[in-house]
Amino acid sequence: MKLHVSPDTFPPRGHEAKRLSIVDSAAAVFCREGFAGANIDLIAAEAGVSRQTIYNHHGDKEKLFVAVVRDLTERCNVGIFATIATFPDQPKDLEADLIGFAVRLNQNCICSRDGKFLRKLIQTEGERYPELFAEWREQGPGRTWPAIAARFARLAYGGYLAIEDPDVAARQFLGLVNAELQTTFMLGGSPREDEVVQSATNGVRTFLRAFGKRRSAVSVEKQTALAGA
Amino acid sequence: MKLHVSPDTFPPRGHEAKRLSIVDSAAAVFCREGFAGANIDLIAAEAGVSRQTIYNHHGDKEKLFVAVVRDLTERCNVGIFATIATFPDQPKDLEADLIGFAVRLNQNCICSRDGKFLRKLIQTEGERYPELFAEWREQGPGRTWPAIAARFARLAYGGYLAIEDPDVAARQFLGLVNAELQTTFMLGGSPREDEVVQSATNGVRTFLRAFGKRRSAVSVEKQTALAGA
DNA sequence: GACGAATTAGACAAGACTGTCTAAATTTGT
DNA sequence: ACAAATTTAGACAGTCTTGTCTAATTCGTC
Repeated sequence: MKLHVSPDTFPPRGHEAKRLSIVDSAAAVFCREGFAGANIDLIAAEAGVSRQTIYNHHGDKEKLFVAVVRDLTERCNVGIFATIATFPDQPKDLEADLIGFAVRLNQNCICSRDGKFLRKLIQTEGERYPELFAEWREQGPGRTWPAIAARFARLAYGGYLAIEDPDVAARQFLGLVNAELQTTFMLGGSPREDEVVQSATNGVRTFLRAFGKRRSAVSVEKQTALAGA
Repeated sequence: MKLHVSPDTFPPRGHEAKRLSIVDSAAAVFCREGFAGANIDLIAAEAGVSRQTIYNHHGDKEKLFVAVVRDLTERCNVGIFATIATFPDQPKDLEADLIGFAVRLNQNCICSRDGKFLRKLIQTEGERYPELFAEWREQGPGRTWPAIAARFARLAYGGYLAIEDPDVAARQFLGLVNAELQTTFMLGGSPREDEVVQSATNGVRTFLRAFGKRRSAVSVEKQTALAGA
């Protein structure tokens, strides 16, 4: 708004810090108590600010909620794309590398604080804010799934996997890798590290039993024929 | 309470019907609005009873909530075990039969009204009522998973599948079969029938690529045609 | 038709929460 | 150190909700 001197940070420095603190606390309280049960006074107390400051920053409860979801979606996307960047394009040990990727995806994106919060808000309030979560769907899954599928397609093109539909394979990969964590996710808990590794290991092994190439060298000509289909 | 004449139905006939109606409406409202946001007057209106009747039947809001979860858990269990009873123990066409089972499981248990409600209540309130949902965990997954795993074990013993750990295989089966429905589930929506069938078909095909026996199974030609592509 | 139990509508007190307002205190940039 | 902007604590009105109470009404059964 005010931009007479410093083009870097128009508002005072503590301002943005407080905004962050508010959104963080709000995310936690909205998740714990639900939108209706969330108490602005409690959010203020957890954020270490006064209630009035929350109203100064965000207007009202509903706008605060929207800000929380937007923030979480963006932060999660950053995490997911950072993790996708570690996808093993030229694996030395396909099984081990895919397990590693699956574990990173779980730990950094799905079981992270932001990931858990976003997931729960989607589950609990998704039906009440159709347009907001339609936006999430575009920005989130709409962008990340194609990115993951593209990596699997590349792996297939490189002769490491025999998959027909990379989109299906990508979703099945995640389904397998999280197969043993569903109950924990449902109750909102965080699985222990060894559970994540266990589930990922079992999932990747099954995935490779279905899509892995026996001990093939790179038979690119057959691959290209498949990739086009 | 009063049992002077008829040993069959002590309270009048309409009594139990109202109780049912209350629990049904309460389930819907608790799901839509969350526990804190659920309004007793609204539940009463949807159930077509007066607010006082709800208090007569259930005491207070929290007891009503517990009654809802117990009822839903029990009803869902009945549905799940009925569906498990249709598991193909001696399949003519393994792929088609497993797809059929997966679709039934989805339609009758996971996407049913009760299934959706119970899942959402677990997701939204699971952390607030640890002991209640610990009970659910025992009565629900604790009983149904072993039953499903036992069926897969039998299929393996019969020579139809090559699986090492039936528990892992059972969970992976469901993970695969629902792989393409996750986003819809997350937002609380119901997938269309054709989406369920599509996801089940893709899931079962991958499952059989991993665990199916090449030779001994009946529909080998269909397998190889599809899998070999 | 009559009796007893269940149900209903509505009023009600007590408490909780949102969002606004004000005046004082604190922080920030210069 | 000064001036502007921000933050704070607290009071406040208005609204909503739960759970209770009462008196009238309806329902099921004999």
